[in-house]
Amino acid sequence: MTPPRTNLKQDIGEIQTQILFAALERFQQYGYGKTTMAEIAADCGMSASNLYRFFENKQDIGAALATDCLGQQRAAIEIIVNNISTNAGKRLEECILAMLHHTHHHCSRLPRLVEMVDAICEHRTDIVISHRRSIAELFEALLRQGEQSGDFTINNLSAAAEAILSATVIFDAPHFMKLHSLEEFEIIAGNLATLLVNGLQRRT
Amino acid sequence: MTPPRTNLKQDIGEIQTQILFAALERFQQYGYGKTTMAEIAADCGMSASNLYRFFENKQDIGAALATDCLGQQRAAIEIIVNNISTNAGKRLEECILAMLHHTHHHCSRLPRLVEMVDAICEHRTDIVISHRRSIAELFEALLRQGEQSGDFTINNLSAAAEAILSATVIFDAPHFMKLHSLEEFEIIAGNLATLLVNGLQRRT
DNA sequence: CTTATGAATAATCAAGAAAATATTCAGAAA
DNA sequence: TTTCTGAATATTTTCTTGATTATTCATAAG
Repeated sequence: MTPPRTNLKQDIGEIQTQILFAALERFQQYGYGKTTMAEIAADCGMSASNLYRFFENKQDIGAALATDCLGQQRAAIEIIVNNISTNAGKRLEECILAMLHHTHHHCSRLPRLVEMVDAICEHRTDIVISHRRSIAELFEALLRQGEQSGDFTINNLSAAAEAILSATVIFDAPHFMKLHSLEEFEIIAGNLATLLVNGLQRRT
Repeated sequence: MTPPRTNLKQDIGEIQTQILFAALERFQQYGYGKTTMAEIAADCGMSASNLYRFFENKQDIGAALATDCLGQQRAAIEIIVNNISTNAGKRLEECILAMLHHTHHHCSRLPRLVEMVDAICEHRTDIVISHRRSIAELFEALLRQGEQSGDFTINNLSAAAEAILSATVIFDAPHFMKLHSLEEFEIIAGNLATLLVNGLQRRT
C-alpha cells in the first residue's frame, strides 16, 4: 500500500484558474490569435513552457474558456429553473429570454471572445453537444416541475425538452444576432414562448 | 411616345439563365473561388467580358444562384402549403421536414454550393432576410388556412408565423447539420411540430 | 520527487513579389 | 444600333521566405 503523500503539492486547479483569468483578459482585448503563450505566462509570473503543465496546448485554454462561457449561460438558466416562485410557463419564457440576453450581450460587448468561442466550437463539436445536453436537462427539469404543478401536460418529457432546445437555437447562436435588433428578438422570443407554453398545456 | 422597338434584341433573361446554369455546374464541382469568369464564359461560348453585360460581377452570379437555391426551398414548402388535401397541422409538420430535407440534402450532396451560399449570405444579409420573409409569408398563409378550417385558433397570425420561422432555424441553417444525424433531426422535427401544432390549437 | 526554465524544434504567421483573375473599355463585328 | 471581343487595368490569390510563436525536452532549482 502506498504511503500517504506528505509533499505539499501546488493546487493545480487554482493555477489553472489563474491562467484562464489571464488568458481571458488577453483574448477579450486582443483576440485569441494575437495573444501569445508567452504573454499569458508573463501575466501569471511563469515561463511559457510551464503553462504546459496545466494545459495541453493553447487551444485547450480557449476550449476551457469557451466551456466557462457556455457554463455561465447554463448557470443563469438554472437559477430561473429553480426559482419556483413563478409558474413553469413564465419561467420557460424567462429561460428563453435569458438565452437571448446572454448571447446578445456577448455579441455586442465581447465580440473577440464570441469570435473565439465560435471558432473553437467549430472544431470541437463535443463542447457544443455537451452544452446542449446540459441545457436540455434543465429544460427537462423545468417541464417536469410544470407537469407536477399542473401547468403542463406532457407525453414525452425529454423529447419535448429537446424540441424546445432546438426551437431556441436562434437565440443561442451568435450567428443570427445580426438578423434582428434586441427589441425585435425579445418580441419573437415572447411569441415563441407563448406558442410553446400553449403547446405544453394539452396532451398530444 | 416612344415607337415600338423593331430591333430583334436577344433575350437577356435566357442568356442569364444559361450563364447561371454553367456557373452552377462549375461552382458545384470546383467551388466558387476556383472557377474563373473565363471558364464560365467559355462554357457559354462567349468571352469573359461579355458576361458583364448580364451580371454586374462574379459575386452577383453567386448571389443569383444562392437566391435560386433558397427559392427552391420556398417552392417545396409552397407546394405543401397549397396542398389542402391534408389538415393544416400535418402540413406544418411536412413543411418543417421539407426544410430539414432540403438543407440536409444540400449539405451532404452539394457541400461546395452550400459553402458558397453560406459565404454569400454572410455578406448579403438582404438575401437571407428576404428569404425568411418569404417563408414567413408561407407559414402565415398556412396558419390562416388552419384557422379557417378550424384546425388552429390563433391570436396573432404574423407573430405566430415569425415565431415558427425562428423556431425552425436549426433545420434551415447548414451550420447545425453536424449536430445530429438525419434520423435524429427527423425525430426532433416531428416533436417540435407536435408541440407547435398543439400550441396553435388553443387561444392564448 | 515536484516545480520550473531556457534552449531546441516544429508549426504558423506575415510581408512582399509574382502570377492569376476580375473588371473595364475602346473599338470591331454583325 | 446592338452585340461582342481583346487588350489594358485593377484586384485577388499564390507562393516564397523570414520572423514569430507554439510546443517539447533536457536539465536546473528547491
